Amino acid sequence: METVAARARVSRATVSRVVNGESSVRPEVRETVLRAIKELGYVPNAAARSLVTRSTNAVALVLSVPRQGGDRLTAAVVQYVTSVLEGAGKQITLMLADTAESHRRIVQHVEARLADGVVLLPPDRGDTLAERLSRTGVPVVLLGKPAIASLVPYVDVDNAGGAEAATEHLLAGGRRRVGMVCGPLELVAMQDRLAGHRAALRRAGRQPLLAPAELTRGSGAAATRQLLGDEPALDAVFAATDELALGALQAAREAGRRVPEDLAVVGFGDVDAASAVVPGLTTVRVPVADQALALARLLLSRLEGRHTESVVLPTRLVVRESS
Amino acid sequence: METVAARARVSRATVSRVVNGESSVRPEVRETVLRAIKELGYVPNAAARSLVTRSTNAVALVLSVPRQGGDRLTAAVVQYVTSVLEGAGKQITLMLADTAESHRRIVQHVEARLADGVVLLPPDRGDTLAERLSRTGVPVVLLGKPAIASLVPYVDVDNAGGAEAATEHLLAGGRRRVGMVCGPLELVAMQDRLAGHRAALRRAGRQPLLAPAELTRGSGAAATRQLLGDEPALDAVFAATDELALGALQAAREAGRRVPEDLAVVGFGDVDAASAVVPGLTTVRVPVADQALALARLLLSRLEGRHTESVVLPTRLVVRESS
DNA sequence: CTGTTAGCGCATTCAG
DNA sequence: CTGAATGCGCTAACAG
Repeated sequence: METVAARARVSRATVSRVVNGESSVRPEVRETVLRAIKELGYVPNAAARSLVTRSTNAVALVLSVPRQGGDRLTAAVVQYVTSVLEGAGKQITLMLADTAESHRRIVQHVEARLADGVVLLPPDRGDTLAERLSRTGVPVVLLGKPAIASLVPYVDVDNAGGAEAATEHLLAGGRRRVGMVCGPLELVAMQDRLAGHRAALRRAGRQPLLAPAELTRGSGAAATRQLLGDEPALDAVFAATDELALGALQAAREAGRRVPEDLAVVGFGDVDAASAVVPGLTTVRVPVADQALALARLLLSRLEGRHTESVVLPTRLVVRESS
Repeated sequence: METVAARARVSRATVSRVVNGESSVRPEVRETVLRAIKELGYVPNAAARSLVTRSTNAVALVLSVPRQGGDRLTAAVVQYVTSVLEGAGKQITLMLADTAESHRRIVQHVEARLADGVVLLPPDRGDTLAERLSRTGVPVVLLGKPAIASLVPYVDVDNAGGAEAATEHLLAGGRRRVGMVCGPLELVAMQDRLAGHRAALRRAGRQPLLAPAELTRGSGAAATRQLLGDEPALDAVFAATDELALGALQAAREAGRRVPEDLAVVGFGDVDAASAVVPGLTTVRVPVADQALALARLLLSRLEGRHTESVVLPTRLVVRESS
């Protein structure tokens, strides 16, 4: 900076003003300084700057692993959050929230004002990290509706609406006995999907028929077998995730039920495999990229002090051959 | 720090020594300082520290998108690199390398020593970012063997070996006419897979039979149709990726060829869908997590100044029903 | 082993 | 509108 100042025949203070885009510099002087900067390839020292400004122009992207959202969501978030926030001149610091120790480190990081904002992919099971961070006063945004109501804004997809649409689609197709393979209800997304399913059934005057499952294919198959055993007249299954639905397809095959003739199957998520299997899996598509983008924009809004509300993105039923 | 020093009745320098774990502090003094630190909740200011040490204790994780490796690999790298490097006390700065502008920013970032190391997921098509970064003198590690030989160490999987094993498996199963659906040969991984396939054929005294394809299911199907047309006696297809193999399965179905009776199909990657389709897809499993872990460790070694070689991880054939 | 001293590169008063 | 002076919080010699 000293060198730049000398070359432009001004003081360091003026260089600083130019670099920070203050308007109180005479245009011709500004030009001279800019030229000197370019010629010398000067690049400001971030450490020195944040030492004096007490702000790091950086945001923390906090990942909790593993997540049920899966790799697709993680990859999308990483990409879009970085893209949007870099575009706004922010630096992105990646942090992992897996252990209690890491939570301490994250809180400390934020308290030390090493981040002026946080994008938090919360763990699937309840956690208070979001609240703790939010209490430090820095803007925090969440991916996914938190289990306990909170003032922290979030981005989520319309799980209830998607489940409702899927169930209605089955009923509209003339299915009389619709079972549901549920995921673990500690997950808010699973609660919402169940609620949507119930709402659609209730409106049609039908009784729910549920089988719990873990989020694996094998567990989806087992739950489907159970439904099939409990209710021989079963002619449709709505599975809370595609992985579970793939298990349902497998169970149907093993039980000699034709899909979709004897048994319709609908999943949730539209993962790659959904379009690869035969028959193609009808499923609820989740707008992964939009979600990631919305998350980035939400934080940006908050950083700029704008008032911001949580975002819930619409889901869309993709009808294939399984229903 | 001043306050801590006062409370512990020592100088700031001593506090600094304790914080930085220097051994030249009398144990009892160290204790006192540590206690004062805890009581005051003191946390060192990273900006001030890196201002004077001229090192930020941070590494850059540079992502190029989109990548053929896919979301699974991206998610794994993000997770493991962060986990390992945070464990070593590093901060991770996420950067996107998509545009020429972003390349400039990354080089500048590294030249300004805002990162003491770089993990680079290079773009699939040739690029010189790795070389440019490496010339700045900071340790750089790559995911995937670069197209042009370089001194920059990388982590890759044994693409040639995997392809060779897949092809040998088909030949050992009595297949007489084995075609290959290739991906774009600008991708080094595709070159290697082709090379492995050729090596196995050569050893068996067979001629290659190739069909080029883009990395989509539809393109894999088209290429398979072409192979089927060119060579009616075709009884096996090795596809360079699982996505292509799924296309091959589709083409076989449409052509009325039974898999595996009439046509054996083998893929590469072992994506989720590979085990979900019927018949299950025989494929070459790629150790994604190991790759990510190796990448992180490789950078760590280089940061610690240890001599390091590139790493090539073994792949493994997973035999299912399609072959 | 510990304290003193001197900056690291920058933004920001306060004068001019 | 511009320059001179001051200190952000910390580490690194250097003495003691």
